[in-house]
Amino acid sequence: MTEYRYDPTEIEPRWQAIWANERTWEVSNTPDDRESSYVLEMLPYPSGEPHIGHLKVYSVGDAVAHYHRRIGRRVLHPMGYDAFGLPAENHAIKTGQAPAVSTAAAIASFQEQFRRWGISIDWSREFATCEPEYYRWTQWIFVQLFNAGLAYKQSATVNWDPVEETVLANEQVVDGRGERSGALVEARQLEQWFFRITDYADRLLDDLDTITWPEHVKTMQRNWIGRSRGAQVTFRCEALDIDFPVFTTRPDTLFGATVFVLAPEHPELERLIAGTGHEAEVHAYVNHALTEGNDVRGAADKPKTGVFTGRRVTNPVNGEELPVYVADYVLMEYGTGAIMAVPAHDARDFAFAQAYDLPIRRVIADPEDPEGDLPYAGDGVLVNSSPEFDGLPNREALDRILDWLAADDRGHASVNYRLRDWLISRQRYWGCPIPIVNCEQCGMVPVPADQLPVILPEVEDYKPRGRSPLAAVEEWVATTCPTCGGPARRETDTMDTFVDSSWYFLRYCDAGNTEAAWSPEALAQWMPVDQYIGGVEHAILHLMYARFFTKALADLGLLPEGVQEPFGNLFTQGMITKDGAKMSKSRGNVVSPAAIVERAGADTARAYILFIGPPDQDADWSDEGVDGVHRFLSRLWRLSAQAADAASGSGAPDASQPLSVSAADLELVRKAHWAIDKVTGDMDPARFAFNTAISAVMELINDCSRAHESGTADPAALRFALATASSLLFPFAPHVSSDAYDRLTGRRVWEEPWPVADPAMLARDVYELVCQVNGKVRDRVEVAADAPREYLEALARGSENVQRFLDGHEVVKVIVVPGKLVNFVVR
RNA sequence: GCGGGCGUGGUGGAAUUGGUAGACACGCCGGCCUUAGGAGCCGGUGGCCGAAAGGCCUUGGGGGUUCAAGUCCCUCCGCCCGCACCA
Repeated sequence: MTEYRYDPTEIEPRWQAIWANERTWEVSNTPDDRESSYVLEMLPYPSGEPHIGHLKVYSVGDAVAHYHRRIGRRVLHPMGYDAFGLPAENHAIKTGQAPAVSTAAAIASFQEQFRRWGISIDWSREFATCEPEYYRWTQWIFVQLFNAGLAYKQSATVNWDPVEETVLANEQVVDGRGERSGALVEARQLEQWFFRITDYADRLLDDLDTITWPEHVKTMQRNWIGRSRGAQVTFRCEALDIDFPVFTTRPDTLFGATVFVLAPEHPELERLIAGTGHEAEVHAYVNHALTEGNDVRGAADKPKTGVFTGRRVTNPVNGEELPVYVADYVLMEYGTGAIMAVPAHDARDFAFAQAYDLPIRRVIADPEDPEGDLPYAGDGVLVNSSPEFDGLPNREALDRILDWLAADDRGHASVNYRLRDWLISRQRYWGCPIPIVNCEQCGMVPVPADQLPVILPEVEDYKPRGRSPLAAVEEWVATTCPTCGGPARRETDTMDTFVDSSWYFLRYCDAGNTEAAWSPEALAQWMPVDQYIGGVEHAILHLMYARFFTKALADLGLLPEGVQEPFGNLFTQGMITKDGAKMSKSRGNVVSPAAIVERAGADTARAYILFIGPPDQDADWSDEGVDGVHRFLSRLWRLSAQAADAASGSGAPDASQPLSVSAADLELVRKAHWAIDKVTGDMDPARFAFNTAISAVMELINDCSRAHESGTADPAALRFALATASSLLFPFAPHVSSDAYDRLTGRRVWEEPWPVADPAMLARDVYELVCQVNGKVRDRVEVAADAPREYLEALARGSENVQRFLDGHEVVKVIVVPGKLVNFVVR
């Protein structure tokens, strides 16, 4: 018995050594007759050692990569590290250890784990984004964007994270708090670097229809971009000669505007209130509004407050003079920072009008209920507007009013977005330096390509002090202008790490290129990524930034023709929890992949994580479940080893060419073909049902086990079934599958084509016919597959138990579904 | 509030096109083997009634469509995720 003990500690390193020595998973950029396939998991941020989420994402990705290879594709499956970032830098502040040192240690730990897991990676293309050989090209791309006007520096109200001491992009602020630090962000007026992602809002939105992504991810991106179609209409303050454009999605309600409201931050506010006698009151209100945190001010259920400015503006549709208020429910960052308030048809304006006793005028009547409660936000017919428009359906009136306004320049159709430009500068050390120098003579000058990279200098003090630590490195900051040669100073901010990861998938295609970021030929081989896999937490951040980069680079002519999207298919995997909760050190419920691999082996860990449930769903880790999968792999290996040894010396017939005679042997071979069919279907990208694929192999192994125990099974049939099981399991548990397959056949399973089910073996000549009376199952009888309908009905009617339920009743209808069932409907 | 998803045994889950609910696994119970162990093998396991044959009930609650509903429709409840004073 001990002779056949499954020992992953012996098996796994042995096969890993073969793959490493032979560089089995490396792939060249030279095309051959195979279809190419680019399978990519989101690159890891190297910190400490890999956690259970990494084990899951790479187990899924590796299964896909192996399957693609086995069905005859040439597969690119690379690995790299998103190595710039705050955790390493914060670690440096705490311990003094340089980020480069701690990051290198983490990368080494990740590399070792990935090798122990047996992930099929093309290591020849590996890189870390913090290496000058990589960030040289990050800087080069920045310069291309700068030259194209897509990168710009501007003073703006930005999110300042007081804990991390840096500004953040809008995408990195969640519920008013810094995504990483959890600190309430503060609004600050600062000069910062932006990427003009808003130029791409329409394409980012519309091209979602061209990619195969989970619907909820597309929905999140649509919400984030937040396109609203409407109109810009100009209200005028005649007294001061100031125009106030407003954005509205409802120009059909213009005649219902009874108030005009400005955001507290509105730039024209001071001019507006000067000399009105309301200055003190307005100042008090604005000061209060501006000191309130975003989370307090942004609360939707907060009572409406505001204050009258003492001024009026003219409604362009009817010349009415509307009182101008300041209210904090109007946001400066959306639209124009000013609104026309239509209390009758907007819940917020209604609440405001009620609070300050302002007029409310119905201009849309619900045809079902013309005198119904206000506010009414639905469609209807225009009333109380103007003879020209009254009586029209509001959607039609909307277009007519718009044309009428546009005719004499009082307004025009307009589109508004929630999306803001991407703020990419950070006042932190451990990131890619922005390759710009500021020259007194020439202004902002991008560093020429032949002077890149701008190397990140080493520093003594990593602590940010409201500015980048780089600003303290005087000998680095002081430089000469690339254009005029005069004295100049470097930009001291670094880039958001999301910039690094917005193009890494391009670099893998040509990772060794020292002359360019990539060659167009290399990209043409692989892009776009066929299957991208990662966590849904990047639904907006990374996944939208990468799409923006791809489109911008395509517009610059830097990508192959037709590449507009980076990731054709996206799969988002669910989280692994423990005891129903997210794993965390503070909860003490962390399952370490290294420990589980140590204890049970990589194959068990990988197969378990795929068997636990559908990979897109969250799943709870169970040590008992791991044991179950380990037992299954043990049985597969033991049966294979025994079957192989029994065959050695007996001429070893080819296990893939079974010659079986008995009915039981035929059933086993049929089961193997059934498993081929089942697993193949489960591997389809529309399903990714690895859990049921593995359970199908379990069923096959259970049958093999019974055949083995019976002692009468044909050895060739058994070896065929076992070799098939190993072959099918290879994408999920590569080491044990390789070992078992090698013992059974003497061949390397990864070099074998994916098995194909024989239709003749799938077709059954008999099946179990379900006999129902009034939809309830009363019997099951075996019947020939080709039996005609009349025979099926007669057979079912002949069943004793069916008879019991037919007796004394009138059969009013008989449903016969060949291959399935017969149903008698009785009264 | 808006948008999306989910709800099946003691547990994770399966049921791909409306056609046998509970595959596979965990756990539990019983047995075999081994004088030990987180080893191996066999059998049982949704609930209720029954010695058995078999019957009744069962996919969050209620209603509907259908010969037939976990699956489709309506409605209510609960949970999760995203967005949210976005004009």
